[in-house]
Amino acid sequence: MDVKTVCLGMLTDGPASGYDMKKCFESSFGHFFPAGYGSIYPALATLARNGMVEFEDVPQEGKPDRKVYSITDAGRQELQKGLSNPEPTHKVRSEFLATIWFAHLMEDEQIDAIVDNKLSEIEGFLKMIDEFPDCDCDQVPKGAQFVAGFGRHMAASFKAYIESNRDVLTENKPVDVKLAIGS
Amino acid sequence: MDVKTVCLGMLTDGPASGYDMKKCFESSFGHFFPAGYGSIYPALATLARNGMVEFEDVPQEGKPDRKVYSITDAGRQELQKGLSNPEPTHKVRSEFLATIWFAHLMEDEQIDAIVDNKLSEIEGFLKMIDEFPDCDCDQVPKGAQFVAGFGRHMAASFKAYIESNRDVLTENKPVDVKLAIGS
DNA sequence: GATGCATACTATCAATTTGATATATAAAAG
DNA sequence: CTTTTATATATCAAATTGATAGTATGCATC
Repeated sequence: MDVKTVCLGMLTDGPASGYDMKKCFESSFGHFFPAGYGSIYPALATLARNGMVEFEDVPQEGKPDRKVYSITDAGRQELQKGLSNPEPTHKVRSEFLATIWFAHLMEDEQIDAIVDNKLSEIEGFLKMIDEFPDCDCDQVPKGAQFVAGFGRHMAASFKAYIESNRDVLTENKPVDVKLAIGS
Repeated sequence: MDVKTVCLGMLTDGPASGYDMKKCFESSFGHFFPAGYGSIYPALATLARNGMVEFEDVPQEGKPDRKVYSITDAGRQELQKGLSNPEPTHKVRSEFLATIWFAHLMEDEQIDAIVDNKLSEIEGFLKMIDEFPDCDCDQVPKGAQFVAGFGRHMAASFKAYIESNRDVLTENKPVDVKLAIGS
């Protein structure tokens, strides 16, 4: 599963341009599967070359032309192939944790700044998804509901762990094992 | 912060070869900052070219030679620079969530298989870190303790969410908002 | 006694992704 | 009047991924 597969998936909702897809990555997808122009445009070019998508040039007044992509039947088959892996990965790449690992090489002030910044970032994220509420809940596909709930849950969990254990990094406390192990 | 910085950090613990570092990435670091030979060896080559590390060829009997790297003073400074970013990232790239997002395009059996596999993967991870217990807790640096506890906590949280909400994907239930929002 | 696999080391390569930048127009904000 | 934001395309160097290659020893399996 790569960006190509996700683009195909997005196109099952209807035709879209690369720019549209970028916005979709920014708003929802990007939180668990980020992608920028540098991967979206090459992905679309490859998909078009292989007949998985078709595109139409749509001129606009006062705005640049749009290249609007649609999924083909071959594309739908390819998408099924992309979704058929029974062991999809789930990877974290965290400069935050890598930095904190080396806390013993850092000043307490540095550590506190990093932790504070990360906490407010998470709080911002939680606020954002709670302001954008379960509006038209019946229209949203079950998978999207599940994933959105997952994001909310994990962010809250992230916040709780940091708040309970940040003392370990600057004072001399051991980690709160109960919280670490508990559900 | 990239693989180079992490390699420098590892070398503050003492000299090591690329192979040693790969094992370190596999056992602990890789859970939050993965790297393979394809990034480790180029990173070490660049660091050596720039005088951040030195290496010695160590012949061995019955085994291939080792290239043992040590950090230099310039390397220690570079490491401090690498750790000085007050807003380090924390990114998720999840084929799992991307696949689940498209659950409405899939068969229930496919979804169940994916969820079952992911659950047993997490259970294996939790078992692993709990068998490898808080042994020499005073010797382990505070940052490593914090990060290990974080991994345990997030894995448990991941598991709890999936178990409480997997029904959403194959039956017609809404997500359990209380669990999603709660601590 | 051969065949395959695990461990110990090095290293490279094509494909993909990242993060930034280039180009161009128009409206809105300051 | 200048900067920023939005609409849209696209490319590029650098980094990373995941696989593979090469070389040597030991250990088990057939």
